[in-house]
Amino acid sequence: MRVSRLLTHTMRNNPSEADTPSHRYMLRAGMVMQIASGIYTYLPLAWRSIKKIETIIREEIEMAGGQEVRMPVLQPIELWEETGRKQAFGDTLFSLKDRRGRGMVLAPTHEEVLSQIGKSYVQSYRDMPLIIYQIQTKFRDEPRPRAGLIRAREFDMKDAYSLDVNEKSLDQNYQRMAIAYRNIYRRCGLPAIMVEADSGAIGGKESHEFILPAATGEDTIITCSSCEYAANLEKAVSNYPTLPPSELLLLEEIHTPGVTTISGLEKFLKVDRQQILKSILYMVDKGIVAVVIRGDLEVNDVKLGNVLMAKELRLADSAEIRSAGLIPGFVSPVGMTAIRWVGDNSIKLGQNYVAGGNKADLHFKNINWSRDFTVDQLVDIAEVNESGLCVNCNSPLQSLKGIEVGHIFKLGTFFSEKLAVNFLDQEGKNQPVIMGCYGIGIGRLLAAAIEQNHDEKGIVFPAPIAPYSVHLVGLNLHDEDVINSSDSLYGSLWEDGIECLFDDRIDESAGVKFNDADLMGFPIRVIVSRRTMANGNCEIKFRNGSDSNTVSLTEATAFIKQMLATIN
RNA sequence: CGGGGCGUAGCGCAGCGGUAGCGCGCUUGGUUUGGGACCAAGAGGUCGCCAGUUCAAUCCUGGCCGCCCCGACCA
Repeated sequence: MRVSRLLTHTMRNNPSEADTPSHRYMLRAGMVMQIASGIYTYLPLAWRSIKKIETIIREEIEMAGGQEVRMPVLQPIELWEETGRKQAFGDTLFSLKDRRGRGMVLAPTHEEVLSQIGKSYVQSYRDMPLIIYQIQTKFRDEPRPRAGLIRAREFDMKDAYSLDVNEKSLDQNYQRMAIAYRNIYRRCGLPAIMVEADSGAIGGKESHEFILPAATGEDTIITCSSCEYAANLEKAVSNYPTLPPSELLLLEEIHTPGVTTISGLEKFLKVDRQQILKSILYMVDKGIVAVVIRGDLEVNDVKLGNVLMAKELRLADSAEIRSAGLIPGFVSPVGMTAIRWVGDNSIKLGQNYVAGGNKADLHFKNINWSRDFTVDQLVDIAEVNESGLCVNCNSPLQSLKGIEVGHIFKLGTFFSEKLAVNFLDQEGKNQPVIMGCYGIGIGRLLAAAIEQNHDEKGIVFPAPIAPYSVHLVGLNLHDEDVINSSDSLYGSLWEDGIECLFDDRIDESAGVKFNDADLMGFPIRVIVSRRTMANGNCEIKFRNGSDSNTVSLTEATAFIKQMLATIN
């Protein structure tokens, strides 16, 4: 393609609606165009990248045994009522009516229809294992679309589903997909990290996310500095540095006028926050639940919600706390058996704690687990932080922001039981199919790649997913010789299968062309100008390198091929 | 849905009672051409929508719609 013919042109100003790097650069480079919140047109440059990502995905999923299908986006709502997911998705589900008034949805994912396929075509244990996949547009009326393609309402996803006769076979398919995922990210040039993940509402067992580290990421993950342990913050567990045990001292009351916070207590009593027990009140599905945790730790709401099997969970306000007979700022489990208490494991890791006195302006000193209080449930609900130690090898943990670019999931029989997707086993008994599902957001993967690979001038594309491999810049194009030479180099690159964008604009200054090339960020830049032409040469450099090579025009194509071989 | 911000030319912004301006981009002509050139002449706007106040509304008031950011959700 020639820049003079390329649809759209670059923007010099940052569009005000974008403040995430990938969103900004994709708009400025003319890759995408917004139509409504979370809804985008892919322009030619983005679409070329998308197609490359899709090709890599198809190759790897096929290698793992996947078979491609194409399921409808438009689906009858009854299917979603049967599985209860109409409720589960709630307002996120785009729904509409057909001319006869029949309820329809624009599918946010495809387990229901996939199950219909399973129902019709899987009858015997001999029909499995299976991996079925598609690349299809999904619709989710997100509460808040954000950051361009990172979180859109209409987006393309590769979704795969495994069907197996038993857990062991599911494990094998799951493993195959995990390997395929690792290959996909590696081939896209993206170092995604596989982490243990929360399995969410659909009571699945095992689940992993693939996270691409990026400052603007929505997710936080915890990784071990020395072993393979890695988990989403919502799932992560850790050990804590052990405190030296001390003798249990006698419980004391202390007058603490107006001291209602952990930091306040630290200063007032000159104790470390590890010596304090923190009590927090939650409203859980309209009932109050009290939580107690060591003062240096925070409660992770997702972990707490999972323990309580809660649908809705939020902090209680001070009126709700008072109406439960508690005084905000002075709450503790000591003598407070009337309400439900959930304790974090950390409360057993020390002795002689400071805790609320359950009266205004009063705290207790030397509180000890079991002697002075108990809880209804003692569980792990602490949010892991960098002071934690790895549960596998006791090494320090690190926390890291990233973008979720893939999620794999053991579904079990959630759908097969609801939709009666059964098969006959070897004994002739009817069994529900064991399912798994595996997703990659394609547009998000592109955005995440840019999020991770850019500088102050623009995108720095990983070679395998760049719209073009080579950005050929012609300068001094009033000169017939330069036109002819750059034009023939352009032709010979394509003849050798090297995808090239040719900046053939005659009236644009060199600076404009260089800046546009930096913005679009293809891996290799080639310059042909009157100056290089004097010796029959061109200049070749990497987008992200400063060294420029002077190469004769006749050898340029071979030279570029070699360069590409080093980065693809 | 809660909190915050913003809707004026393709993009970025100014104007704030008297019907609109700047920079970039765009068009034409000319001079330029190795890191966002210059001169000249142009094109381009129901000032988000609907009511109200006023002799007069882009500007004031109210409502609605849209977009962005922070929180609960996810590929």
